[in-house]
Amino acid sequence: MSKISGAESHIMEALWTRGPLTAEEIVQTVGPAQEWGEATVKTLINRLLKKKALASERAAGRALYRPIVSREEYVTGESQGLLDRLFGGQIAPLVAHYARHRALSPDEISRLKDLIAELETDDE
Amino acid sequence: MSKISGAESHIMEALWTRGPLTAEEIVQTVGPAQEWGEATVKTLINRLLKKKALASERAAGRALYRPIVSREEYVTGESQGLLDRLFGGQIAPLVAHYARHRALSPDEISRLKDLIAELETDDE
DNA sequence: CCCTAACGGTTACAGCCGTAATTTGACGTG
DNA sequence: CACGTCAAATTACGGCTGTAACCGTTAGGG
Repeated sequence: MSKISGAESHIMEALWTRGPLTAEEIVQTVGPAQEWGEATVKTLINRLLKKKALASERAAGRALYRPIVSREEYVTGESQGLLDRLFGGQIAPLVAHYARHRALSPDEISRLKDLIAELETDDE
Repeated sequence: MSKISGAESHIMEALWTRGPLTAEEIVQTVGPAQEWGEATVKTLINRLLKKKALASERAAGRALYRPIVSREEYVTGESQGLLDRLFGGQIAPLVAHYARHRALSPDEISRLKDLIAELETDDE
């Protein structure tokens, strides 16, 4: 349960978005984008198996890999860590920082506003 | 210019918040919190020197360490990567995710709202 | 001035990460 | 049934990270 590393996360993304895949399919999907050889992808799959982030089941002679860790869990872990470490666990400072460094499009702003409004009514 | 690691970041935080410090002061500040011995802190300081994240100047016989990398730069690097990797570079999904997993206090919500309002008027 | 204690820098070492080659094991074919 | 083939797992290896001991140099007390 160590922690999914940067390289490993690309394998997970493939499985999260495309569902259970064979090794071959994973290689096809993520290999070219990352410029990884087949061997590298295999290694990452096995590391993820060892970390219990994936399970392999054997179907029609081939191994099929499926995520055990959900993307939701992963995203939560990553972003919570960052929030806590850098912004005192509060989201407003993060948004402020983001706004200072990347222009928020009017569209993004309005989506944020809607979201906030929703949270407000939800909450009381 | 490699990249400031997790352990190293605690040293940086001490310097960012307290200003230039001697090794002794860094040890006092961050050692107990992280349960690190003096030697460990020394190592981290030297790694940061090698990475050009810190500079040391010699004042009154003692070495004073000061950050070269600003906290702003560091925070930007860290959070930009996460936003891009996990939320397609957009902040609204992050806020939504956060809201789903940690209750936003009414106070946080109102701070967000104020922030958004400010961004809106700024923008046009 | 010299000696020693403290300080700062160097070395150490195991585990993880990125990248990959090599070996093992199962499966079909002659 | 032996053999080759192809996929899966094991091994490799250099660099970084976390954790720390050790050593050379410098500064202050005698």
